[in-house]
Amino acid sequence: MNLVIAPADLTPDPFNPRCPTRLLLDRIADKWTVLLLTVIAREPVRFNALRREVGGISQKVLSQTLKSLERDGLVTRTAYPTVPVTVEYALTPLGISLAATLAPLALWAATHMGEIGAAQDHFDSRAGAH
Amino acid sequence: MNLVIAPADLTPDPFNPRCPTRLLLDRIADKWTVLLLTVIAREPVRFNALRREVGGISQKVLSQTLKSLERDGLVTRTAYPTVPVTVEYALTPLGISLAATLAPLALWAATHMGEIGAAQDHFDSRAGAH
DNA sequence: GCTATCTGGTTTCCATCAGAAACCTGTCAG
DNA sequence: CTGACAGGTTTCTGATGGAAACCAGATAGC
Repeated sequence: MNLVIAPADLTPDPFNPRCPTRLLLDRIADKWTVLLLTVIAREPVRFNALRREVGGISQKVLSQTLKSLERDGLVTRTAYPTVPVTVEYALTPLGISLAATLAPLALWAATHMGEIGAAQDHFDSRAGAH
Repeated sequence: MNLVIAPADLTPDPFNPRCPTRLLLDRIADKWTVLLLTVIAREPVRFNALRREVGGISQKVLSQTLKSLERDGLVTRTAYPTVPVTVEYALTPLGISLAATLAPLALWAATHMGEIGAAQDHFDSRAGAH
């Protein structure tokens, strides 16, 4: 691998608000991105199927989010001239690699949700008792 | 008020808006959570040091975010009666495990930021040329 | 011809939320 | 008594999210 160590500016620094990795982190650490990428990772999927599968997302936000995911080169949008028109969203290789990175997160949430709930109850009862 | 998990809800399903894992995912897939946990993971840190290290966060949002991280049992808040008062934030074991899960994300962002930027340029030039 | 339905959106409106800046509390230095 | 430092809270305002309505194109039913 040709790892080129760059001078100051080119060193990724997520803690610098102007660094591209920070902007990228803001993008992918988004409420819907994780869910959307997880669904599309399973198989290419149409707009309304996506909407039904990810409960609670509005059409506007789904449309906006897909548009920026497409812009970021994470998903592809393909329209087929069927009747009615069919639009299929699929992951790019880049999107696949991100989905793989994101997967442990969903697993962590499922594994530790009990502990979080207990911590919240504990915190709330102390705050209430105060 | 106690949240009683109904039988149907015992299977974690992040795609169900009412499932605890979904709520949890909404929480941890937050813009600041990733950065904050990453900094605190290195060593316990004071409020203003945290603010300086994570550029661009306002006091209000930092205070709010730390409060909910504390409620979730991810960080601890310890005030020392020094002059002026010192408040130190540290990770709990649960927070450490989440930080470990989140670390690959920051790495992914650093690794692939070039590809994302190229995809955006490509997309924008096509959209502009249209 | 008129209406309904399907898809994949866009538009409109409103409530919430994030950020900027000011302010507050307490103590010490000059 | 003015300023500085730490750790916040309050206030105001502009951006953002969700709900619901609307739109476009084509086909199916009556």
